[in-house]
Amino acid sequence: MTIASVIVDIPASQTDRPFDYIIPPELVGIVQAGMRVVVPFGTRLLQGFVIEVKETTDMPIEQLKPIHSLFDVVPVLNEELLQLGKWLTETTLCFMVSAFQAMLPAAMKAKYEKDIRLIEQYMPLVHENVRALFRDRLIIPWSDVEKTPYVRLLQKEIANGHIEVVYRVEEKGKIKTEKWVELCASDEHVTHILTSLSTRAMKQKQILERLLVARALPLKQLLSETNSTWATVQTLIKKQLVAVKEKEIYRDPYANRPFPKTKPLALTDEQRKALHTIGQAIEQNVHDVFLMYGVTGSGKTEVYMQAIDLVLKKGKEAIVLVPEISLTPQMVRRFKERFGSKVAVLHSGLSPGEKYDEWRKIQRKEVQLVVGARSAIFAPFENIGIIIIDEEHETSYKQEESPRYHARDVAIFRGRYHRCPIVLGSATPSLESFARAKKGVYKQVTLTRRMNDHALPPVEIVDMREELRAGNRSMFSRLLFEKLTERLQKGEQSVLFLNRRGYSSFVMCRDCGHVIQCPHCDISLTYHRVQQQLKCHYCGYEQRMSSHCPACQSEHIRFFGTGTQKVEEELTKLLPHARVIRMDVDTTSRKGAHERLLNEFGEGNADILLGTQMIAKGLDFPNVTLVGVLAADTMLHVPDFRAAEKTFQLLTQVSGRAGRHHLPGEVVIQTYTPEHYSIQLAADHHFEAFYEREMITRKKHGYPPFYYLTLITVSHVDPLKGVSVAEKIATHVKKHLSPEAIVLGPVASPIARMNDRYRYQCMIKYKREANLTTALRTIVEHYQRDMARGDVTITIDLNPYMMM
DNA sequence: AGCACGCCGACT
DNA sequence: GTCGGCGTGCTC
Repeated sequence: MTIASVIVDIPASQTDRPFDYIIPPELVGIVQAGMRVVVPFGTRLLQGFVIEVKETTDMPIEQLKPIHSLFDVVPVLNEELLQLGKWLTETTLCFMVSAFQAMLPAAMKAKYEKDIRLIEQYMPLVHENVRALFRDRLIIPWSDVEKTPYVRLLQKEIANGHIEVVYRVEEKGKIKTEKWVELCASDEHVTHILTSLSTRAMKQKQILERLLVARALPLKQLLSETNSTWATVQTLIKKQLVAVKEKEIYRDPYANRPFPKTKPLALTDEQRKALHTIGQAIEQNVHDVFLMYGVTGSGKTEVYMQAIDLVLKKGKEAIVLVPEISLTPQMVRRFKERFGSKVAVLHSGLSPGEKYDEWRKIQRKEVQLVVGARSAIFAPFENIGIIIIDEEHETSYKQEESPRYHARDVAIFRGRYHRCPIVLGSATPSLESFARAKKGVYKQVTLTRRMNDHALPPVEIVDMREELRAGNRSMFSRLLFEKLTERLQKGEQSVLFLNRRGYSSFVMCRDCGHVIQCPHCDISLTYHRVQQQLKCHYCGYEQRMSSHCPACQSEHIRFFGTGTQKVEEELTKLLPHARVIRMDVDTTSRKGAHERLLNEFGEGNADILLGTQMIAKGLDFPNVTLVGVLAADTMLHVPDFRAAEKTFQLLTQVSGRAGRHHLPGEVVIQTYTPEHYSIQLAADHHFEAFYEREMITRKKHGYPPFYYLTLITVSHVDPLKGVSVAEKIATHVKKHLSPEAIVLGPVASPIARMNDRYRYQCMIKYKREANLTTALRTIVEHYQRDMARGDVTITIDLNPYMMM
């Protein structure tokens, strides 16, 4: 008997194990590990992943059900990805299905539908309302039934067997097809027919002549070219001269866009050395992890591209990860121009269908290179020659929902499997990576000089407290204002950077100091001017902006802080002639808006580009000579041990936008804490000094890279129950770990209430704990009952990046 | 996650 | 006496 081990599509600890099914004789030899199948599970049908095909089972064979049907013709997960899935479940404590699903595009998730079918022989027995419902059809989708008042009635008929429930499993995404018309008779035959065709059959003649040349054409194109109609084609089909076929097509957002081919650039000595080092690992198939530490503008991307060239020449494949935010059209274009149709691009700007299509191109080996955000690390290549992670310090490489993986770790897993090098590139490496490079775990390659040998721009720090003392209450310091004016006069461009949209644009009453908060979360609401609304960024709650303070009825209620919208307003007041482009989530939400705004700025249609995070990276405009950071310390005061690191990285990143070409640039950083080392050292462009300084802090407080962290968050509608569960967990963890491990808490989370649930967290600090994951698994299993009921939720994050 | 099964209170 | 509420356990 041939048996398949299947992981069913229910992410729950009770079902998080293989279930065995008989492979029906007609599918033996066809069903393989890594394929999706449809299986009966209890009373319903579910999608599942075959993880193994075997001859034996621990189950009594008569208790096994057969596989219902096949979902794939070819495995969607190869041997490596199956192993990777298993590894993900172990290292992130997620469910098997969640791991598998994370590796596939969302369009491939299963969609479950339920229909009801009236069994014909019972027609006379059922209630007349039911009979009326089934008058013109035997099968009714359950979703339609729910709209009728007969749900209860129908349930009864189901119970007594008059009506049957039919389950359907489908795929969410659709494969897009196009109708093509092709000749299906021999040329001679068609030519012969042409001569004998009635003179009135002009359209048929035209179509046949066109097809004799083109062989096959899309129906639409054929009809428009010959100005004929579907009826004519149908006639030809009847005569068996042509046939219509559905042809699979790709949705390609970059279609019909020219990408003029570029050639590799000449390298500097440093670049050549770096390429040589990496090239050796590529040549010799060794899995080394390189940390490519190169200042902004040192030409890391060119080294990546030439390394990729080496890989492709060997007939292997490459993956390039870039942070979501920097997947700007500029970056995409650079790769498309160099590698043409060999590239697939995967980023959040694509529709699910487009992502699905890009994925299929990869699976079919139609491309050799993938450029994409975090999840592109799962690209189903089979012969990887290099994996590059650009801006490796970016926190967006960590997924914040299950499976909570870090793309860097996945990359290293895959690199080990394929025996290929990994390149982590950054001007401001994460402390973890830099420490590993210093220890020799990673190999460091360094690019110290900028491509055109331009000096890094001078940075001036402005103390905003001084400004206030001097009577300047605006959000622009005198220095920044002066420099902006200067740029306007010279016709040069400026970039103004404001971190975190709406981070501080809360609404406060000036009379009583009341701040409007989300009724469900312990967080202030954010003011959105366009819609005149207050929104909660955590649970999505919205309310209208009120004109009176809810606490004291005062009318002196207004929004505080500096959202980009507010900066823009002030900017147009101060510099009425300046043309400003604002880029934030609000102005770039429409498809293609991001690219359009950048193009406008690039073409010189604006003087100032004002924006959030999204303009911090990857922008490269020759005419930009001034970069202003409006509030450098907004991220310094968040409850996160990485706050200083993030501030340093961001400031360095932003500064790098100025003076990249012939015109010299400068940077102005406004801050209320000018003495902070992360700001001082960023202004000095001194990463290594920052590293040394920050390492002291990390060591002192027992944070990474000196300790590993695991964050357990417990939430409950009842705060007392929440604490009690958290306490039990802490005790349990302490008991099962070594005395060296430090278990902190439970304490209330920085956001103590979210979505009406009270949140508590425990932090575990440790160096090496063999029993950690087992202990954590036990906890989850112990609370699965309560978790399933929704009373408690427990989330466990190994190596967290979000402390909230 | 659903769905069946089984045990209790409120009603024809 | 039955309908329907929810807690419990199982799904190859």
